[in-house]
Parts: sequence; structure tokens; C-alpha cells
Amino acid sequence: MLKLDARRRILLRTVVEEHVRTAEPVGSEHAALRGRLQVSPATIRSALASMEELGLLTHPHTSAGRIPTDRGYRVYVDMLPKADPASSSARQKMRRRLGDPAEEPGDVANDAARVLAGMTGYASVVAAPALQEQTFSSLHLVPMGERRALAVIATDSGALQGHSIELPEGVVPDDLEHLSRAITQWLRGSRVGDLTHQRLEQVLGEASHHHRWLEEVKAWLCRGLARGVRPQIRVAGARHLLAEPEFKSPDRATRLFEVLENESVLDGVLAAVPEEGVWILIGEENPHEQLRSCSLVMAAYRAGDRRGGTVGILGPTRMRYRSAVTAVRCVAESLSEAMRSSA
Amino acid sequence: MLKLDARRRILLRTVVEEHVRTAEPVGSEHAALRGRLQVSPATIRSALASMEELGLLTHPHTSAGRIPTDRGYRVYVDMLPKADPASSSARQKMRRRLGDPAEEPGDVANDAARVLAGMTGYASVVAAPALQEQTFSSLHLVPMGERRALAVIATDSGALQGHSIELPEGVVPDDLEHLSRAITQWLRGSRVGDLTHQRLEQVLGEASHHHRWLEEVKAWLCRGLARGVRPQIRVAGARHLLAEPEFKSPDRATRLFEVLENESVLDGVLAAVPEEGVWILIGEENPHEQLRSCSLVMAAYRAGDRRGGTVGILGPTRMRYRSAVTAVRCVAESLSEAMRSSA
DNA sequence: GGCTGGCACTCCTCCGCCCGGAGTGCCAGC
DNA sequence: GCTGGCACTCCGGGCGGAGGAGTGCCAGCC
Repeated sequence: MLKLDARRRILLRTVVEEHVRTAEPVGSEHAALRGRLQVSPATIRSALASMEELGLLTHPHTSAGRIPTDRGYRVYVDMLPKADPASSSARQKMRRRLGDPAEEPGDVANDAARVLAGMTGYASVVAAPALQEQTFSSLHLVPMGERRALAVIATDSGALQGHSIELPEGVVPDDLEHLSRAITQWLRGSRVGDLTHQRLEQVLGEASHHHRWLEEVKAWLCRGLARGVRPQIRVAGARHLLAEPEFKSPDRATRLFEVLENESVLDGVLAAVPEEGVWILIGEENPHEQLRSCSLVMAAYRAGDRRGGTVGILGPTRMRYRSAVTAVRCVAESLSEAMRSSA
Repeated sequence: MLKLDARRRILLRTVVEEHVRTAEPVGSEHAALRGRLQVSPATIRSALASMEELGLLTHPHTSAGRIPTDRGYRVYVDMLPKADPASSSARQKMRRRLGDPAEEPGDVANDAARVLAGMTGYASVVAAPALQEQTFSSLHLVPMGERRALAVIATDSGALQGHSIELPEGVVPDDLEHLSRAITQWLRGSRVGDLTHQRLEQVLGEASHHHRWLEEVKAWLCRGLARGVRPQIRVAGARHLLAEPEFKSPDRATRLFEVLENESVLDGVLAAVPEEGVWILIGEENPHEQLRSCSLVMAAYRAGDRRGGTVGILGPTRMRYRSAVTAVRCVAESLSEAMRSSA
């Protein structure tokens, strides 16, 4: 663990915060002033130089001020006071801005993304609760046209997932209805992710020998639901990033936006966030090549008593981490609360 | 109607296509060469000057070549050969790239947006079929927790829409099921947009006097479904726009991305597209202020025998209109076909 | 009348240059 | 361990000139 004396800690904080504010390198004189350190710039310079040796700062060229390295940001972030959970008044205000998840379950992720982007001025990324983490509530087989049925799964948090299957001749609506009811009763309360092949075999086994097309339902239930379902990821406020000087070069911006349009990459990053606390990835810490020039501040939320999804902020490494952490924590907590009360 | 002689038509086409290709003003000599006109640059110059008087061309400064005005692009576009419908082989190839809408109804718009962006190298915008244009297929009231039910509507093209409602005491799952079945039977086959208050009053009237909570279902059915449901709009390939020189200035790009993140503006534009043909808006023609520096190429597609949604391309006014029109038409036709066969 | 080559003119863009300023590292002295 | 002084480095902006692309106009030609 890195040990910094008080002056260096103050200096690191000052350099980070000034650089974040102005996007310019911070000189020794300016740092002394802003850090309210009552020593001369020369003294500051030697301290800065030592922190450069530690890998916390660099300077872009000989006669420029200091800017933090990724490692510097990391140490800065770890030094931030562990904020207490968002005040309940803040959370209430937040909940009013998020739609009522009980009313329009699908839209909450959307709202959260929008609110988060608006609060922070960065891009936000929100993953809806993964279907397989939710609790199975019902299956409906709805006749569609002559030889097709729409199989609809509903979960206890109100998510819907449909899939159309072909029917053999001779299946009548009543068959579908009986079957829907039976399957619903058998499976209600299961975790969707637990609907493995064996489990379905047990439940549907006998019937599916008689009805060949049930195989298709079964296949869909485990393949489609276990993991094939596309992750629902919302991005909002991407436009804010264009204003940041680090993304003013078109190809940097392009690379960034490639990631933001790539759901599987985003899903990978968001899914790796632990259930508790705010998770931060700074520049080079990022597992994904294309995200190495940005930072992510993320937190998981809960849906009822299961893991829900993840909310996050994406911005330049030169990010206002403190407000990002506050916003992410507040939205995640509010979402958890909203989705607890509706379950 | 504007009359141009053959030479001027060739020149307009040449200037537009060269400018589109290079993003640079086109000089008289270059235009003569590229247009294979066997006259001297001086002659070309006088023709260009006359077209400038007509408002089809400008030049950025005295000693620069010509660039098209919005009006020039418009005349150019109107001159394009009315392409015949996409060849069936192209459409087949396309359909393979679009997921099977029968399988994952929700994802088709997503796929279409992605394909369109990939084909053209611009941003694509796809509106899913509006719920109210679809045909009601079934309603399910699924019990959720103690005092809530999830009301789910399914349409014949496989779209799902859920809404959670509160139940009074004493309603048991069997009530919900009977009611679901009854409502489904009463309403099956109606256009969702036709589920007006009166219509529901007729159907539910008697029952809803006995069951107060039915009012809530009814209110949702007409309010929520008639128009309150958020339009489903997918944007893909926005990153491509960052590479265009016209959007390299951050604030132009920002303004553009504001629109792309604003679903209601996009919905307004897409909903105004006529059912037949490819609809093009060039620069100043655009009703929305913020879209005045871009062009849109759009076409509606059909879902079964009703109006479906709209697909479109958004790019700079300096756009490869021909390939955009081809792509948009091809995707719209393939979508219409895919959604006909699945209905 | 329409087309042509010639010509003067305009204006942009690029390049090299220089200079001021900001900030550094080092050092001797307190 | 802190300080002021000092030499040094390097960036960024401003200036000016050269080069070049393209124009408009005009007199002459077919």
C-alpha cells in the first residue's frame, strides 16, 4: 500500500481536481495556491517530482504542469471519503424522477439512464435486470394465425419475453390454454435461470412425448431464456462526451461510440460489477481495449430480493469522480427501493 | 418546374457526386473531366455560374470550386432514376440478415437498424410498428404478489405491452383468469388504436360496475394504448457520423446527437413518412431546426396488412443519396415481406 | 451565338519563423 | 527541509510570404 504524507495527499487531490475542472496541466504555483499550502512553489515542485517518480503524475512535456496518471486517479479515488448512503430525501426526489416501475416495468431502465446522464453530464449505461435472475411468474401460449403460437413468459418483476413457435396440425386453442395453465403452475416461483433442460424434462417430460411441438417450447425455454436473450442495455447522454476535449478528435470519439453501440461489450463490463458498493474502473484498469481512455463508475441494484441490473456512468478518465459516485449510488439505491416495493 | 438542358443536368450530377465523394468544392476543370464533357473549362464556368444564379450551387469563397446548395441536392435527387424495387435475390439476402421476426418479434427493429447502418455507413433510425396500428390478440391478467396484477397485451405481430395494476381485496387468481379470457374473446381482432373508451365501455361496461378495479384496466387500455405508449425507436451507427467532416466540430456533432437521443423528435419525423415510396428530407426542408444540417432518407414498411413502422437513414446533406435510397427501400421491402409471412 | 484560350485577380492554405510565456529542474544559501 | 534565483525547455500563437487553385471577364474564332 502506498503511503503519502499529508502534503502529498493534498497535492494529489488538488492536481486531480484542478485538472478535472480545467482540463489543463496544473503548475506548481497554481497547485500551491489552490491547495492552500503555505510553502513556496519550489517546495511544491520537489513534492510533485517525487509523486511523478511514484507514478501518480506525469507532465506532457518538460515545461508543462502536472496531470494525474491513471494510477494517480486510482489513489485519489481510493482517498475519497466513503460517502454514506444517499439521504432518504435525495432518494425520494430521485424516485419521483424515475417512472413507477410498477406501472411501466420496461421503462425504468430508460428513465434511470436519462436521469443519470442528466445529473452527471456524462454518458450513462443501464442494464435492465437479467431475465434469468428473475422469478418465473407465468407462461402463456397465445394462438397467432393458423399454425403458430406466441409463447410469452412473464416474471414477477413484470418483464415480458415473447417467442413465436410453429405448431403441428391439430393443436387447438384449448390445448394451448390448458398447457399454459399447467406449465405456469408447475414452474411458478422458479428462478428463470434455473429452468434447465433437466428441470423442464421432469415437468414437461411426459406431455412432450405426446406433443412433439412441446420440444420447441422446451428448447426455447432453456436455450432462449438461460442466456440467449439479448441483454437490455440503455445508453443515454452519449452526446455529453463529445464536449469533452479528450474526445474532440474524431477517431477517438468514433472508437468510443463503437463501444457504446456494442451491447455485448457493455453487458460484459456491467455484469462483472459486484453486488455491493460502487465499482470504478479507471483508464488502463479497464479490461476492454477500447475503454482504456475512459473511466466507468458503476453500481448494481437489486430487483426484489434478487440481483437486478447495473447502472453506470462512462466518462473520460478526467472525470468528476465524486459526483459520479454520488449519482450512481443514489440511482442504484433508488432503483433497488422502487423495485423492492413493487414486488 | 425547373428546366435544365442536358449539359447542366450532367454538371449538376457531376458536382454533387464529386462533392459527395471528396467533401471538397468542385472546380470547373475537374467537373469537365469527370462529366466527360468535351468543352473547355471556360464554357463549364459559364454554365456553373448560371446554375449558381438558379440557386443550385454556391461557392464558399471567390476562388473556390462549386458545392451544391440544398436546392441543388433536391433537384439532383429528383433526377435520380426511379429505381425498380429491390431484386428478390437482394431481398432474400437481406432477410437472412434480419432475424426472423416470427422468432423474436421485438428484435427485428434492432436488426434492421444495425443492417441499415452497416450498409450505408450513416446513422439509421428505425421505428417499430406502432402498437395502436396492430391487431389485438389477447389480454392476460397475471397475479403478481398480493394485491397486484400484471396486465399483458399481445398483438398478432407478437408485440407485448405490460402494465401493472393494483387490485382490491378479494380478487382471486381465478377471477383474473376468467376475466382475461372474456376480454380476450371480446376484443380479439380489434385494431389496438380502436380500443376507445366507448368501445371498452360497451364490452366491459356491465362487469366494471361490479368490479371497481376494472376501471383501472379500462383506463390503461385506452389511455396507455391509444397513444401513451412510448414509441420504440432504435438508432444504430451514430458513430459513423462522427467521421463526416461536417460534424467534426464538437458543437455541431453535439446538436446532432441531441436529436438522435430525442425519441419524440425522431418519432415525429418518422411518423410523417407516407406509406408508399422513399421519402427524402434535405437540409433546410427539414421541419426540425436541429436537423437542418442533415438529410433523411426514409420509407415506411408494412406489418401484415396494416401500416408497420418506418426505417430511415440520417446523414449529412452531402450524402450518397443513391445508395441510401437503395438500402432504405430494400430494408423496408424485406421487413414488409418478413412481417407479412409471419402474420 | 456559342465556344475558346488568355489573363488578371482573389483568396485560401500551408509552411517556416520568431517570440513570449509558462513551468520546470537544479543549486546554493539559510 | 525550505527558499529564491536562474538557466533552460518547449508549447502555442501570430506574422508574412510563397504557392496554387479557381474564378470572372474579354477578345477572338468557328
